[in-house]
Amino acid sequence: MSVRQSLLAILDQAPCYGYQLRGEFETRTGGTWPLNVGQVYTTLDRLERDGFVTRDGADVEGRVRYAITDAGSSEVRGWLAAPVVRQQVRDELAMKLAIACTLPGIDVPALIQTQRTATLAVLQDLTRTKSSQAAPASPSDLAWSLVVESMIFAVEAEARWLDHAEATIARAARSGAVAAVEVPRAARRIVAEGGAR
Amino acid sequence: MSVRQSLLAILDQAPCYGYQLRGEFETRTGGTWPLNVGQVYTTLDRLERDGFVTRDGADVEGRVRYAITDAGSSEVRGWLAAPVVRQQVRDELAMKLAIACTLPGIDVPALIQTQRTATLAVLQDLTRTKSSQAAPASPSDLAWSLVVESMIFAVEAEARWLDHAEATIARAARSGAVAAVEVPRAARRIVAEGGAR
DNA sequence: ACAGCCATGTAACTTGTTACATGATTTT
DNA sequence: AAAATCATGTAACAAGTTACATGGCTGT
Repeated sequence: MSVRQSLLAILDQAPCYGYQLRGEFETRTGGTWPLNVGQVYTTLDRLERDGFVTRDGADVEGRVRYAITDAGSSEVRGWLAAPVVRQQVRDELAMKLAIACTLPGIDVPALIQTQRTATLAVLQDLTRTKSSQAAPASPSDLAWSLVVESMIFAVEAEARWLDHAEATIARAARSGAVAAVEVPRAARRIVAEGGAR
Repeated sequence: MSVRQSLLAILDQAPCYGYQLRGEFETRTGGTWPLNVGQVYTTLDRLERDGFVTRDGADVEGRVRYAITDAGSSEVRGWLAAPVVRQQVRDELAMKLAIACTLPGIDVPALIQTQRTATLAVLQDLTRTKSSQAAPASPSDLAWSLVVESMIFAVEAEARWLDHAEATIARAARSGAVAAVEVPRAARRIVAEGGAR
């Protein structure tokens, strides 16, 4: 939903043609998220279908110009005014760990350790990348900083959560509530025959 | 990609029928992510198409049983062994803020404030929910805790990032690199009349 | 009889995404 | 002349998601 909205927001500033939109998007996001041109055109088709943009005839150079409609403008205003609410996000890692805890024979601490290594590597990579950039000196630099920082914060949170989750799981295992860690050999068979309720 | 993998991982434990899979998924994730039954069947179709599961004849009760294939098992092993790597995630909020900074006439601090309010509300909601749950006493409770905690960590990171981003933007504005914040009076009116509610 | 859950499915749709075809223009 | 970039598109697919149709069965 966000590429779509971003392109619309850019079109709200001025009519553009497709190829130009990609450039605008990429500079405005600091080149952090390369965007396939094809996606611009498919997105424009869908925006046109939904009545948010119209083909505004042709450019001086003969390029196909798209312009925003009133409905489109109002959509942009709504987007900017309303906060992003991530309802019920199915976080891939959380889901994986939750599921893994219910599977017999899975070495969950090892899984966490593997993940931690990977996560910390990403974090280190991001921090190194970040430190190679000085203070933002252009709008594009600012966008780049914002995006990279958001990634850093998210990855840091992931790392912290991994530690926390490890402790939570260990505690649950100690209190005997959960069988996930020490696996009875037989459990595998039991699950196989009955399945679950 | 994660619902699909989770269902496959469950099937790796025992053959199941569709409706049962939903139940398994929901209990194994602590009921945090309700899953439409229809999605189970579409996912099963796709898994079958990809050769990861087969229809294993019928149940004692006449229900359609699905079983994992060797390819499916190997897929599950791969999934569990490999860390989750979120490459190039297009974070909706980061994108929105980055774009917003490049739009003339947008009151970015206000946007951030609105977002912060919403984010903190979500956070408070999550913490309240969390505190109503004591120590996990069952596998389902553990899953629930893990998921809720992951959400809390993510939302906290979002809140922290908002503060950080605010500072970054202010610094960029002070250093004169970016025009986004000080808005030409005229532009402001144009945007304002549309009404950010 | 009716409500409600169990159970299987299908059709339709969303956004995101890539790979490719096709030319025009520009650069080397 | 060849290579690269500009520019517009199409076809196809992924995964997620919902709404609906269709029965069977159970409890009130």
